[in-house]
Amino acid sequence: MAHAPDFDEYLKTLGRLTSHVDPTASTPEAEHIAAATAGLGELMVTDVAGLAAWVRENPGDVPVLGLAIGLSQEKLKNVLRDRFDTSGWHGLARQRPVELITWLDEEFDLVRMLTAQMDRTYTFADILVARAGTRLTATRAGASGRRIEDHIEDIARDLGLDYVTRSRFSGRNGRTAPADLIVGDPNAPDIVVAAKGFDSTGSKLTDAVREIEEMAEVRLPRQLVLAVIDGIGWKSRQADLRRIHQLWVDRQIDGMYTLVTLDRFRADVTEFARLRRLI
DNA sequence: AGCGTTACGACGCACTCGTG
DNA sequence: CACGAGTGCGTCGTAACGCT
Repeated sequence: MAHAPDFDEYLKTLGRLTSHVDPTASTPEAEHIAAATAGLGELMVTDVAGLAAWVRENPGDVPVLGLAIGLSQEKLKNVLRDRFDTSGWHGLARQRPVELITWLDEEFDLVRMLTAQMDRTYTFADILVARAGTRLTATRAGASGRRIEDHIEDIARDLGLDYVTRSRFSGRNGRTAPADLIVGDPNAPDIVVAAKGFDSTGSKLTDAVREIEEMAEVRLPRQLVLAVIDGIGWKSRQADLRRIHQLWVDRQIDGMYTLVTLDRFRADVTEFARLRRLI
């Protein structure tokens, strides 16, 4: 076995793994979108009935309608699962096309968005703005994540509890784990809370579960561990959600709440805090 | 004070695999 | 084999922190 090289030497040998993609190059996906858009342009009338007939014939083009109303493929899947209990747009477009289009129109103003945008003339700036679109979503992502944290922080402040947010706490054998809200001294806290809200999916949801499992492992029996979990992203990641729920069933954690059941969270925290004479 | 770096939180998408 | 569910890696922004 070779001797471990100096860290900086190792650093120097790191190389780039991905190749640059020419944004003007054509791709199969681009061809598909272009063909679907052309098909839309040939529709005699753009209304709910016309679009329903169109998606029934072109079920694979539903994501193009999604793009027109500002839904990425991922967001489209998530709202469909939330509304229709499935993320499969092929089946929906073929079996319930009128229902699908009617809902997209009511919820996202599909017909108006489509007619307004199809007739527009676009500039170079419009193209660059569209390419930068993912930045906007990252901003919104941060905001939605903060929403749950803010709610539980409000409750802690309202109850007059001593707390810190987004930090680590100590439990068994001096081990530490992360938590979004820690009541009391982080070195020996009374209550720790995890807040995980996702409207989209991704391995980050698995990371969130790992984090809560870590909290459950590190906790002392006398410490109250609660989790506030919400967002439609979990509907597409049910295996992960189930793992958290199982921790609750097994009493590894003491409570699990969504935003609509936060009044119970408040009641549970209040009761525990009184018992410990924290308030 | 201003600037750059790091840690963290969330979204986006492609790929795999099971199933009818 | 087409479709849908599940899973892992990549992209992006903000806040906190440390250095000059």
